[in-house]
Amino acid sequence: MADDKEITIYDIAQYLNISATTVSRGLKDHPAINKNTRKKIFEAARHLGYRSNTFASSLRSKKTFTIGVIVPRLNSYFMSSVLAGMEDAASRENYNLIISQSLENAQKEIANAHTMFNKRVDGLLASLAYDTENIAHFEAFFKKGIPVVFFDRVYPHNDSTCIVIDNYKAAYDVTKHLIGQGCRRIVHLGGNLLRNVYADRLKGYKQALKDHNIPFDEKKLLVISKLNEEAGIKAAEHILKMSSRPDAVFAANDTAAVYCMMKLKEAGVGIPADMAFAGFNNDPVSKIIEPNLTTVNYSGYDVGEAAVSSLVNHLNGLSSIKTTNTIILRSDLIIRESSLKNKNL
Amino acid sequence: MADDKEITIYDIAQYLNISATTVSRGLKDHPAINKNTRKKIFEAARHLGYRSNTFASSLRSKKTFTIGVIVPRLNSYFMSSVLAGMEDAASRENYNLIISQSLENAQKEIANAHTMFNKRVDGLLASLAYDTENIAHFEAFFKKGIPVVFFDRVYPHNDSTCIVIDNYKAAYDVTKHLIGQGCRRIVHLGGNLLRNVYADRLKGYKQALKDHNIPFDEKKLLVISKLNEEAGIKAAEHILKMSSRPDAVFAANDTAAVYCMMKLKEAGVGIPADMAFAGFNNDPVSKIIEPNLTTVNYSGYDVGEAAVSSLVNHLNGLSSIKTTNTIILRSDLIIRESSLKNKNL
DNA sequence: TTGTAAGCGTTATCAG
DNA sequence: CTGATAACGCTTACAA
Repeated sequence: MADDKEITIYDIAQYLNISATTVSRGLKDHPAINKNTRKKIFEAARHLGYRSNTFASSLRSKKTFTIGVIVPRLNSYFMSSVLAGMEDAASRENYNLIISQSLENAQKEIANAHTMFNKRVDGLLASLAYDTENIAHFEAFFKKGIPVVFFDRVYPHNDSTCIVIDNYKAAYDVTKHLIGQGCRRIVHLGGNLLRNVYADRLKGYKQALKDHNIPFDEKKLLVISKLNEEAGIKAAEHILKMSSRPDAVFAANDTAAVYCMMKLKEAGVGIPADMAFAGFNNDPVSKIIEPNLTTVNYSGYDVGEAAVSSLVNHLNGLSSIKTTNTIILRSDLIIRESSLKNKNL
Repeated sequence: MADDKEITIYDIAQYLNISATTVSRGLKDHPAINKNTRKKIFEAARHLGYRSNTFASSLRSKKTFTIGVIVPRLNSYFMSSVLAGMEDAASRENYNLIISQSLENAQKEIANAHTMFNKRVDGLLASLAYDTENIAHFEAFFKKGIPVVFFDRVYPHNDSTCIVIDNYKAAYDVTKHLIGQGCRRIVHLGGNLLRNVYADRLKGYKQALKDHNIPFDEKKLLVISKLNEEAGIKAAEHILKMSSRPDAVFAANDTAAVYCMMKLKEAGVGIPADMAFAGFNNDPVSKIIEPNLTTVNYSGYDVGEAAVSSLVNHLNGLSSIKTTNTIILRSDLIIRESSLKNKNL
């Protein structure tokens, strides 16, 4: 514990016989500073082993260079890609990330929002928990003019930007594709309709049915769940018990799709011959399961990057949070064998 | 931007006609404070909409309640489980996490370490990049007595704790299991031997061969790579070209194992009949691929939790970083079909 | 281009 | 149990 005393800008100032103000300016490339003194300051700083004190700086400048992130869960492929994109973009802009997870629980999300507020993050990025009903817990941010960007699981709000994909269209396309393969009884495994992603996917599914004159059989063909491993398996059991079996399953995520598929295969259901399958997210498992899973690809990395860029732009005053309300990123239908009844599409 | 002025402890003090000192104490459960005044202070704080200023506090107290985390990549199932465990444990202890990734690049890791140092984290958790050669970039932490805990990809050092599993033993057990299934020519897909995890797994593999009087054919049966999707496919191509084919593959991670397996299956290799397979990590894909992949399970969540607990203990002075040098967590061999040549094990 | 001086909101010290 | 006062290290008017 050789706790040699911390070096401050005053030590540098004294060492060079200049004022602390000049040192402070020199250290952060202030325009009105002599190139030579600037150089000297940096040399002295290195020589003396100076490190800046972000607290003193934040205290004075009221800026923290920290972005808060609230996600439902850290351990999914999609979310970790999002975080990777965020971290990349943030570090390019010299921001740090404080990350917390709500564990899909609205109460914990509220607590996290409070912590972030107290930590005085410069801005907040949030993707909502499974059962969050409203966004009153972000009100404090809006009031203070702290920008909030929602991504993926968003909540439209006048004072914040949303980063999403066109879930409606993506789901429409999936369903249309299945119909094109001759499917007529398509089960939809959906998530909580409070969340835009699941509500929009359901809407897309319904609209595609409608446009092809297929009735929407809510009672039998719609299964709402948490879309995890267990839910996928349960859905399969449900399907196996149905009096007249469906000819396709469209799940709102790949995890549910994959586990449902495994269970059905075990029970001897032929895929795609007896039942076509499609998922959502292009998770790594979708390329591993056999037959490979038809799914919707969209880049978590891009979502994360876009969220940070958008936030940082607001922070730099480059764009008002009021003008940019929604950013829609690209997504693609990836057709794989699990849905190809008709080999020559 | 209704930037109503921030409330400080002075405002509370004035409001209650007491001193700011007392307010400060009241707010943090100082023992020598009247229960009643304490209650009043909390009420006033809520009433006035006070939020503590962590910067002022950190500036004065020299404690930040922030833990820095440096990981190779955020987007792997294992690492996101680790982070989930860390976040849970940290939030229980009122610490926040600042997370950064090295992208498997030593230079970026060095930069990350500097940032963390400048951000004055109370402690650091690190898992090393693929090609990090030494840990000179953590020297500043050691010198200042800032605790550093390495996890998974560690670097033994007197002043820091390591959280690991027994990679040697786990790999030994995998190899022994394959040998028990009758395999004699076992390819090992390994990683950079600079990293303990890969070096130890290789050692375990070699020792198991030795103990069963099987020669170690380094030239033909050892493939070192980055163990990603591409590497798995390349390894398969390599294997297909071999004059005398191996009868098993033991990969140091599941990703490489799975993609290698897929490619070999495509080429008509029967698994496990022609070639048995084993991986490492128990990634979700290992349960999806057919046949299911034999692998080594260990909990990323537990690793993350242990790392934070250990760090926080040091910070609280409950244990010296010198005494606890290494914590070894549990791991298990999970035998699945990919290695069962011999159905009755 | 540089310097002076005040203050950001807390906590440590010393005193009662 | 409570209070006065002085830091903590930096930035920012204002001045020169």
